[in-house]
Amino acid sequence: MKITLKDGSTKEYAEAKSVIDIAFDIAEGLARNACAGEVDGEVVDLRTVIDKDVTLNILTANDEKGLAAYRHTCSHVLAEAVKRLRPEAKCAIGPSIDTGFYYDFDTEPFSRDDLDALEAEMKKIIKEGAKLEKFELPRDEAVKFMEERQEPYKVELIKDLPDDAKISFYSQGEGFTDLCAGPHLMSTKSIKAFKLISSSMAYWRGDSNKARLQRIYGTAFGKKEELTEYLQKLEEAKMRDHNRLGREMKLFTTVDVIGQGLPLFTPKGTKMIMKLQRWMEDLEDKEWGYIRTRTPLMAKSDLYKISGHWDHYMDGMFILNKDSEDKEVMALRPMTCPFQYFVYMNEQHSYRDLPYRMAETSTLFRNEDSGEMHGLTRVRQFTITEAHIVMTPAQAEEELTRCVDLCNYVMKTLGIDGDVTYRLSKWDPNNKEKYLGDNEYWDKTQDYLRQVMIKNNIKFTEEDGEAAFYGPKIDIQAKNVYGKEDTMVTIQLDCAAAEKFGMYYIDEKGEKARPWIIHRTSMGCYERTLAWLIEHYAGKFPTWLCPEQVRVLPISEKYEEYAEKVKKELLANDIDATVDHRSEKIGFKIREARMDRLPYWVIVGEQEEADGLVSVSSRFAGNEGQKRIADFIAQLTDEIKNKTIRTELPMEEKNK
RNA sequence: GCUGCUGUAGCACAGUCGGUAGUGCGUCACAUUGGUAAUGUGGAGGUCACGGGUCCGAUUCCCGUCAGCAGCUCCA
Repeated sequence: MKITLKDGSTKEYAEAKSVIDIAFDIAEGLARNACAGEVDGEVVDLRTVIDKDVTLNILTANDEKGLAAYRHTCSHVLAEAVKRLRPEAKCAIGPSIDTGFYYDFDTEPFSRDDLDALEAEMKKIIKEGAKLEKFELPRDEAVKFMEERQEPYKVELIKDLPDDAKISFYSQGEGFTDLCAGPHLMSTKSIKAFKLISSSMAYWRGDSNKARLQRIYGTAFGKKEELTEYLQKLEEAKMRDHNRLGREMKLFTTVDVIGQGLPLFTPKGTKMIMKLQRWMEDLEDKEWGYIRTRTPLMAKSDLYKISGHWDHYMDGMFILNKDSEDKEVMALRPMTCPFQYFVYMNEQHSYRDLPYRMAETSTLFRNEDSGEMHGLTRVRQFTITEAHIVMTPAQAEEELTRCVDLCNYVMKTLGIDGDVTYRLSKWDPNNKEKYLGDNEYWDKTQDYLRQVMIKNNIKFTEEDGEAAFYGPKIDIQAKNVYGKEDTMVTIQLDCAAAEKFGMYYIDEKGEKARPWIIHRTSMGCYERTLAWLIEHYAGKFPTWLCPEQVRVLPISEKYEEYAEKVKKELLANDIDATVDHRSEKIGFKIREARMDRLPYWVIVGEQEEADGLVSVSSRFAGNEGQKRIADFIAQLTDEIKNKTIRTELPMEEKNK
């Protein structure tokens, strides 16, 4: 048969050959690094015998797919190590993941010391270099095989497979055999660099009613340097973590007696949020045609009964007077929708008034489970740039496009447009009772959003079960420093709310008609966006966002008066400036200004005072030289107004 | 909500095998009046998260609560 290789060259063999043999035939080095094969685009085990004409690609740890096999083997080694140190532990599952691999065990929790011991054991196993062998059993024999080994989770997995399935296993030496579809390395010896990262609890099959298992996370790479680099990146990610950095930079704090998920914004964090908020409100009102509302933060339960939240979202709401005999039951609002609907209904609207775009800087309350809160990204009270657009069905496409455009503009201005991905969030057709509306409604609205994204050339993924209970969403997702994804912005189409609330407009014929509604955010939630900005910029924000934009550093007390004068002039020009009055040496003050991640600091002394100058330094360019105050103000005003994102020069350049 | 870990000064951390606590940075005072990444000296600051229990005595041991972290689950 003829084997076509990746580079287009071909090899002919008279008899069937395995992938690994072909790899050896091509190059010994390649064979040693081989992790799997890709035959006609399908990833297969190295032991797979090829007996017909195919295209073959030998995968190594440098390929994403090859790396998965490599890491998967690593998870088997981990499992063997666990079985050696804790023979009573029961194995569940152990796949490879984006960042490495994990394996779940039914056993006592693992401490860091346990992980270290396991790492040592794994190294031993790797050194022993057992060959991985593959074999298959019919289903009932496979069940028996795992029953004998007292692995109930494996038995359950096998029983879920079809009756006629051939069940494949991999064994490594005498010690360990696992149910596994593969592919795998030929020998444990090929594992060069791995590390056990952490352990935690996980439920069997992700179900909180089922057994609690102990999960060990690890990672592995083809080369030691890659592992070192990855671990370093992980350390750097920790340094950017908004939950650590935001507190350190005094942007927010939390207090035990105030409660979980209720961050307090300190003066600096508040300043940043206000800068964002003023920008967004002006942008929406002046340039994108929104009108602003201000509606109550709570309402009687009756409102949520109409909206459907009472039935679909009760657990997520803070309910007031719940057990009271004589007081009305109220709830803090988890969204603004119905409040704005009533603003719309306050007067009769013609089709000529539409689209009617209502925006609100809206504070919401959601009763998240206690374990869900995290820093600024999952909180119980937050404020979003919310809007509801009431429109005729014919206007929907243009309005949805405008919403996407606005978000893109906002992301771009913040400098984080490269961090986001789009998702079409659909209902879960297997869980219909969680949603309002029927198949037809969901098919129609989902396809509508899909078409809008396709028409606007937006790349997106589709996911079931991520919709709002009343309609599908276009979600703009972003990953945090650890790779965990959050929704930043959401755009939702709702063709059902108007009916429920009795909203209408008068159409061209003078008849009442049902509008469609878009629920959307533009920048999303301020708390989450701030978290994202902290991580994206590692605390070194664009100047316009900085809570302290310029610090004036007098050389000595003699120049304090002049320093104050400079500060006042900056403040008068809407530049956030302070003076460092401490009787410290100038070098010390500069160091602190740098460590506080200031964009600009100016030094004032005898020379500057005499000529009305400031000596400007920035974290972007280092020493920028002496400038007239007015020129410096003009430069900064321009930078702030245009929301310029200056890039930082490397250290050597700055010191020139 | 679940599992595990954690909680000592503003911050980073020591420490007490049960006898009410230290270091560094910061802060404050004084001296110093300086030119682009750390001037010196001295002082203040803690009911050791909170509430119970055991004990002559608890920050330390035990239980509970609250909060933080990791993960699971959840996320309109």
